[in-house]
Amino acid sequence: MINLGYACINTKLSGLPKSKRITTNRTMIKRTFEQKGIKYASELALANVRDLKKIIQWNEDHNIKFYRLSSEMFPWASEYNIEDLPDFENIARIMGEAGDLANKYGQRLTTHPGPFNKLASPKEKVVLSTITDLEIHGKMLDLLKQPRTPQAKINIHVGAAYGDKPMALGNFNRNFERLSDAVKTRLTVENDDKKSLYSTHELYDGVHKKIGIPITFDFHHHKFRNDGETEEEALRLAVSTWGNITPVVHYSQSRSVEYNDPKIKENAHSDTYWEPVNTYGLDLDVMLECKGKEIGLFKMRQLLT
DNA sequence: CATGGTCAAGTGGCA
DNA sequence: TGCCACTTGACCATG
Repeated sequence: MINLGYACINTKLSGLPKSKRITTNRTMIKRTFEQKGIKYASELALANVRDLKKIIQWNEDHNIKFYRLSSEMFPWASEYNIEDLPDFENIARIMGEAGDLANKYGQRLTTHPGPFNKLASPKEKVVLSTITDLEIHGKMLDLLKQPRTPQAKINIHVGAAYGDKPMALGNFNRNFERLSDAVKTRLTVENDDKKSLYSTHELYDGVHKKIGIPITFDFHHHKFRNDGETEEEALRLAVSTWGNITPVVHYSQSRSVEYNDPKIKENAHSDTYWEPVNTYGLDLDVMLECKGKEIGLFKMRQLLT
């Protein structure tokens, strides 16, 4: 079975007139945060989590059972404890309700913290801010009553080599132990899209074998970084790391192909799809990373029929 | 050598 | 209403 999901933004709901706009991405620039502080952060977060409930309902109404949560639900969350937000009680209650709703509908909720998360960095400061960000994601999923398993994954890249992959992988695996259970139980790693970084096979040997976390296979990234193994081989290797949890894979197509424009980088994501994902008959949850979000999902449904 | 774009993901804030 | 700046890391292509 192929279960399709989309990431963070519902273009239809976020495109509504401003007064009716439904989004979980309300944030602010640094200057505003310095002026208005956590009181305003609290207001934005409250509006965001209210809208999360609406998005979960919308997804159900459109038979979508897989959704990636925004990492921006709490603006500037690295600068405060979310429990200290003036509206925290309300926020926590609404998140509980949102989680109940998703659980009732059998929807899978996952996260993908941003590219600034570098657990392999030799710089302690970078590792500390990474831990902070990951812990926010763990707390978010706890508040949403999501399982402490990769079912509700927190997916990141190793994402850097520093000219010394064994060193970087060692850092990654060692720093993993510094995370709380809320994060460790959910963490997954994704294959990179750069020649100098990590293939599925390298993650299997360098991370999965060492600390046991599953590998999220990204079809698009595999085209740019592989060890000569076929897509199917890499996919099956990643799938083997998930145990009894349905594996997540990422699927996107090239924007430069879509626009027939060589100036656009090959690894940039397309707006929509023109080729169906090939899951090789495996039972997978496919996260669609096109810019067109739920519109791309509907297109993929057509392509698969 | 410096800049901009990519991953993630567009949005806020002001002219 | 348009458009530019915007927290964070690291890497790579282009000028």
